[in-house]
Amino acid sequence: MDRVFKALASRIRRELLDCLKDNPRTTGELCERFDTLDRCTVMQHLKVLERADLIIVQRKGRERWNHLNPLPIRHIQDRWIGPHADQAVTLLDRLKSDLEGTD
Amino acid sequence: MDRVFKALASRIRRELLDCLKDNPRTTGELCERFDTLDRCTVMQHLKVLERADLIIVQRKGRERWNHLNPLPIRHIQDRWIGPHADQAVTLLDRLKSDLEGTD
DNA sequence: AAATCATGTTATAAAAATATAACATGTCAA
DNA sequence: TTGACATGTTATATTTTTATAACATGATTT
Repeated sequence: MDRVFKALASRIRRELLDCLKDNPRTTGELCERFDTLDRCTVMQHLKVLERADLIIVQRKGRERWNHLNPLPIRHIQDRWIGPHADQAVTLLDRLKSDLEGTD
Repeated sequence: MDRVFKALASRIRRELLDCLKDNPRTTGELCERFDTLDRCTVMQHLKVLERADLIIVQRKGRERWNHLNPLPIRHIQDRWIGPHADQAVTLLDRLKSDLEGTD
Protein backbone atom coordinates (compact mmCIF):
# COMPACT_ATOMS: atom_id res chain seq x y z
CA MET A 1 0.00 0.00 0.00
CA ASP A 2 2.92 2.33 0.78
CA ARG A 3 4.40 1.90 -2.66
CA VAL A 4 1.06 2.64 -4.29
CA PHE A 5 0.56 5.86 -2.37
CA LYS A 6 4.12 6.95 -3.06
CA ALA A 7 3.75 6.13 -6.74
CA LEU A 8 0.58 8.21 -6.99
CA ALA A 9 2.26 11.20 -5.35
CA SER A 10 3.80 12.22 -8.67
CA ARG A 11 1.67 14.06 -11.17
CA ILE A 12 3.69 12.65 -14.01
CA ARG A 13 3.04 9.13 -12.86
CA ARG A 14 -0.67 9.81 -12.48
CA GLU A 15 -0.70 11.15 -16.02
CA LEU A 16 1.13 8.06 -17.22
CA LEU A 17 -1.63 5.98 -15.68
CA ASP A 18 -4.24 8.26 -17.30
CA CYS A 19 -2.64 7.45 -20.67
CA LEU A 20 -2.92 3.74 -19.96
CA LYS A 21 -6.46 3.85 -18.67
CA ASP A 22 -8.20 3.03 -21.92
CA ASN A 23 -5.38 1.34 -23.83
CA PRO A 24 -1.96 -0.12 -23.16
CA ARG A 25 0.90 1.73 -24.81
CA THR A 26 4.51 1.04 -25.62
CA THR A 27 7.28 2.65 -23.65
CA GLY A 28 8.25 4.58 -26.74
CA GLU A 29 4.77 6.02 -27.11
CA LEU A 30 4.85 7.17 -23.51
CA CYS A 31 8.27 8.78 -24.01
CA GLU A 32 6.85 10.68 -26.98
CA ARG A 33 3.84 11.77 -25.01
CA PHE A 34 6.09 13.13 -22.23
CA ASP A 35 8.70 14.53 -24.58
CA THR A 36 9.67 17.36 -22.24
CA LEU A 37 11.27 14.71 -20.03
CA ASP A 38 14.40 12.76 -20.74
CA ARG A 39 13.63 9.18 -21.70
CA CYS A 40 15.58 7.91 -18.68
CA THR A 41 13.25 9.84 -16.42
CA VAL A 42 10.20 8.26 -17.99
CA MET A 43 11.86 4.88 -17.55
CA GLN A 44 12.43 5.58 -13.89
CA HIS A 45 8.84 6.66 -13.39
CA LEU A 46 7.67 3.50 -15.13
CA LYS A 47 9.86 1.50 -12.82
CA VAL A 48 8.24 3.06 -9.78
CA LEU A 49 4.83 2.19 -11.20
CA GLU A 50 5.91 -1.34 -11.97
CA ARG A 51 7.33 -1.91 -8.49
CA ALA A 52 4.02 -0.69 -7.07
CA ASP A 53 2.23 -3.19 -9.32
CA LEU A 54 0.36 -0.34 -10.93
CA ILE A 55 1.44 -1.42 -14.39
CA ILE A 56 1.92 -4.82 -15.95
CA VAL A 57 4.67 -5.12 -18.53
CA GLN A 58 4.35 -7.28 -21.60
CA ARG A 59 7.30 -7.70 -23.97
CA LYS A 60 6.60 -8.27 -27.64
CA GLY A 61 9.80 -8.46 -29.65
CA ARG A 62 11.65 -5.28 -29.11
CA GLU A 63 8.58 -3.44 -27.87
CA ARG A 64 7.42 -3.23 -24.32
CA TRP A 65 3.72 -2.78 -23.73
CA ASN A 66 2.60 -1.22 -20.47
CA HIS A 67 -0.84 -2.13 -19.14
CA LEU A 68 -2.64 -0.37 -16.30
CA ASN A 69 -3.24 -2.67 -13.36
CA PRO A 70 -6.24 -1.19 -11.53
CA LEU A 71 -6.26 -3.69 -8.68
CA PRO A 72 -3.88 -1.86 -6.33
CA ILE A 73 -5.95 1.29 -6.85
CA ARG A 74 -9.06 -0.68 -6.02
CA HIS A 75 -7.25 -1.99 -2.98
CA ILE A 76 -6.33 1.41 -1.56
CA GLN A 77 -9.81 2.62 -2.33
CA ASP A 78 -11.35 -0.15 -0.30
CA ARG A 79 -8.81 -0.10 2.47
CA TRP A 80 -7.94 3.57 3.00
CA ILE A 81 -9.50 6.11 0.66
CA GLY A 82 -13.03 4.77 0.98
CA PRO A 83 -13.25 4.63 4.78
CA HIS A 84 -11.79 8.11 5.08
CA ALA A 85 -13.90 9.52 2.28
CA ASP A 86 -16.97 8.08 4.00
CA GLN A 87 -16.33 10.57 6.76
CA ALA A 88 -17.48 13.22 4.31
CA VAL A 89 -20.93 11.73 4.46
CA THR A 90 -20.72 11.55 8.24
CA LEU A 91 -19.55 15.16 8.30
CA LEU A 92 -22.39 16.31 6.09
CA ASP A 93 -24.87 14.41 8.22
CA ARG A 94 -23.46 16.09 11.29
CA LEU A 95 -23.60 19.54 9.73
CA LYS A 96 -27.13 18.84 8.60
CA SER A 97 -28.35 17.75 11.98
CA ASP A 98 -26.52 20.64 13.61
CA LEU A 99 -28.37 22.99 11.29
CA GLU A 100 -31.65 21.26 11.98
CA GLY A 101 -30.92 21.44 15.67
CA THR A 102 -30.60 25.21 15.45
CA ASP A 103 -33.88 25.65 13.55
CA MET B 1 -5.34 17.49 -5.98
CA ASP B 2 -1.54 17.40 -6.29
CA ARG B 3 -1.07 18.44 -2.72
CA VAL B 4 -3.51 15.82 -1.51
CA PHE B 5 -1.75 13.02 -3.32
CA LYS B 6 1.64 14.23 -2.12
CA ALA B 7 0.36 14.50 1.43
CA LEU B 8 -0.95 10.95 1.35
CA ALA B 9 2.37 9.59 0.09
CA SER B 10 3.77 9.56 3.61
CA ARG B 11 2.83 6.69 5.88
CA ILE B 12 3.21 8.92 8.92
CA ARG B 13 0.76 11.40 7.53
CA ARG B 14 -1.71 8.66 6.69
CA GLU B 15 -1.41 7.41 10.24
CA LEU B 16 -1.94 10.94 11.52
CA LEU B 17 -5.17 11.04 9.55
CA ASP B 18 -6.10 7.61 10.90
CA CYS B 19 -5.74 9.05 14.42
CA LEU B 20 -8.09 11.89 13.51
CA LYS B 21 -10.67 9.76 11.76
CA ASP B 22 -12.97 9.26 14.73
CA ASN B 23 -11.97 12.20 16.91
CA PRO B 24 -10.06 15.44 16.65
CA ARG B 25 -6.88 15.57 18.73
CA THR B 26 -4.55 18.24 20.00
CA THR B 27 -1.13 18.65 18.46
CA GLY B 28 0.38 17.58 21.77
CA GLU B 29 -1.58 14.32 21.72
CA LEU B 30 -0.36 13.60 18.22
CA CYS B 31 3.24 14.32 19.24
CA GLU B 32 2.85 11.82 22.07
CA ARG B 33 1.38 9.24 19.77
CA PHE B 34 4.33 9.61 17.39
CA ASP B 35 6.91 9.95 20.12
CA THR B 36 9.66 8.32 18.05
CA LEU B 37 9.67 11.50 15.96
CA ASP B 38 10.91 14.91 16.99
CA ARG B 39 8.03 17.30 17.65
CA CYS B 40 9.25 19.58 14.86
CA THR B 41 8.85 16.75 12.40
CA VAL B 42 5.28 16.13 13.49
CA MET B 43 4.65 19.84 13.12
CA GLN B 44 6.02 19.76 9.60
CA HIS B 45 3.85 16.80 8.68
CA LEU B 46 0.83 18.57 10.12
CA LYS B 47 1.69 21.60 8.03
CA VAL B 48 1.71 19.49 4.86
CA LEU B 49 -1.70 18.11 5.80
CA GLU B 50 -3.03 21.58 6.54
CA ARG B 51 -1.79 23.01 3.26
CA ALA B 52 -3.51 20.13 1.48
CA ASP B 53 -6.71 20.97 3.36
CA LEU B 54 -6.72 17.50 4.84
CA ILE B 55 -6.95 18.87 8.36
CA ILE B 56 -8.80 21.82 9.79
CA VAL B 57 -7.14 23.58 12.71
CA GLN B 58 -9.07 25.01 15.61
CA ARG B 59 -7.29 26.98 18.33
CA LYS B 60 -8.68 26.86 21.86
CA GLY B 61 -6.48 28.86 24.23
CA ARG B 62 -3.07 27.38 24.10
CA GLU B 63 -4.27 24.15 22.54
CA ARG B 64 -4.60 23.44 18.88
CA TRP B 65 -7.19 20.92 17.84
CA ASN B 66 -6.74 19.13 14.53
CA HIS B 67 -9.82 17.88 12.72
CA LEU B 68 -9.84 15.52 9.75
CA ASN B 69 -11.28 17.14 6.67
CA PRO B 70 -12.54 14.26 4.52
CA LEU B 71 -13.67 16.37 1.58
CA PRO B 72 -10.37 16.42 -0.34
CA ILE B 73 -10.22 12.64 0.04
CA ARG B 74 -13.75 12.42 -1.29
CA HIS B 75 -12.67 14.66 -4.12
CA ILE B 76 -9.73 12.55 -5.25
CA GLN B 77 -11.88 9.47 -4.89
CA ASP B 78 -14.48 10.88 -7.24
CA ARG B 79 -12.04 12.48 -9.65
CA TRP B 80 -9.13 10.06 -9.88
CA ILE B 81 -9.16 7.01 -7.66
CA GLY B 82 -12.71 5.97 -8.50
CA PRO B 83 -12.46 6.14 -12.31
CA HIS B 84 -9.21 4.21 -12.27
CA ALA B 85 -10.44 1.70 -9.71
CA ASP B 86 -13.49 1.13 -11.90
CA GLN B 87 -11.13 -0.37 -14.43
CA ALA B 88 -10.82 -3.29 -12.05
CA VAL B 89 -14.44 -4.12 -12.78
CA THR B 90 -13.83 -3.67 -16.47
CA LEU B 91 -10.78 -5.90 -16.21
CA LEU B 92 -12.70 -8.61 -14.40
CA ASP B 93 -15.49 -8.42 -16.96
CA ARG B 94 -12.94 -8.80 -19.71
CA LEU B 95 -11.27 -11.76 -18.06
CA LYS B 96 -14.65 -13.31 -17.47
CA SER B 97 -15.80 -12.97 -21.05
CA ASP B 98 -12.42 -14.16 -22.25
CA LEU B 99 -12.88 -17.27 -20.15
CA GLU B 100 -16.40 -17.74 -21.39
CA GLY B 101 -15.19 -17.28 -24.91
CA THR B 102 -12.79 -20.18 -24.50
CA ASP B 103 -15.43 -22.52 -23.10
C1' DA C 1 26.13 -8.94 -41.28
C1' DA C 2 25.50 -4.22 -40.36
C1' DA C 3 22.53 -0.65 -39.26
C1' DT C 4 18.61 0.79 -36.95
C1' DC C 5 15.27 0.55 -33.57
C1' DA C 6 13.45 0.02 -28.83
C1' DT C 7 14.56 -0.25 -24.50
C1' DG C 8 17.53 -0.83 -20.28
C1' DT C 9 21.13 0.38 -16.72
C1' DT C 10 24.52 2.97 -14.17
C1' DA C 11 26.54 7.21 -12.65
C1' DT C 12 25.87 11.62 -11.13
C1' DA C 13 23.93 16.25 -10.31
C1' DA C 14 20.14 18.84 -8.64
C1' DA C 15 15.88 19.32 -6.27
C1' DA C 16 12.69 17.99 -2.85
C1' DA C 17 11.46 15.87 1.36
C1' DT C 18 12.39 14.68 6.09
C1' DA C 19 14.71 14.79 10.33
C1' DT C 20 16.63 17.42 14.51
C1' DA C 21 18.56 21.64 17.12
C1' DA C 22 17.79 25.98 18.66
C1' DC C 23 15.17 29.77 19.44
C1' DA C 24 10.49 32.16 19.93
C1' DT C 25 5.61 33.29 21.23
C1' DG C 26 1.24 33.02 23.41
C1' DT C 27 -1.74 30.93 27.13
C1' DC C 28 -2.55 29.23 31.63
C1' DA C 29 -1.65 28.03 36.46
C1' DA C 30 0.67 28.99 40.69
C1' DT D 1 4.47 38.22 37.93
C1' DT D 2 6.85 34.09 37.15
C1' DG D 3 7.15 29.57 35.69
C1' DA D 4 5.12 25.97 33.15
C1' DC D 5 2.72 24.52 29.27
C1' DA D 6 1.55 24.19 24.31
C1' DT D 7 2.83 25.32 20.16
C1' DG D 8 5.39 27.73 16.31
C1' DT D 9 9.43 29.00 13.33
C1' DT D 10 14.00 29.06 11.42
C1' DA D 11 18.35 26.93 10.41
C1' DT D 12 20.64 23.10 8.98
C1' DA D 13 21.93 18.26 8.16
C1' DT D 14 20.54 14.09 6.02
C1' DT D 15 17.93 11.27 3.05
C1' DT D 16 15.13 10.51 -0.86
C1' DT D 17 13.50 11.62 -5.28
C1' DT D 18 13.97 13.32 -9.83
C1' DA D 19 16.44 14.80 -13.69
C1' DT D 20 20.10 14.01 -17.40
C1' DA D 21 24.52 11.89 -19.47
C1' DA D 22 26.69 8.02 -20.90
C1' DC D 23 26.95 3.44 -21.89
C1' DA D 24 24.72 -1.23 -22.93
C1' DT D 25 21.69 -5.03 -24.80
C1' DG D 26 18.44 -7.41 -27.58
C1' DA D 27 15.17 -7.41 -31.60
C1' DT D 28 14.14 -6.05 -36.25
C1' DT D 29 15.05 -4.25 -40.76
C1' DT D 30 17.96 -3.49 -44.60
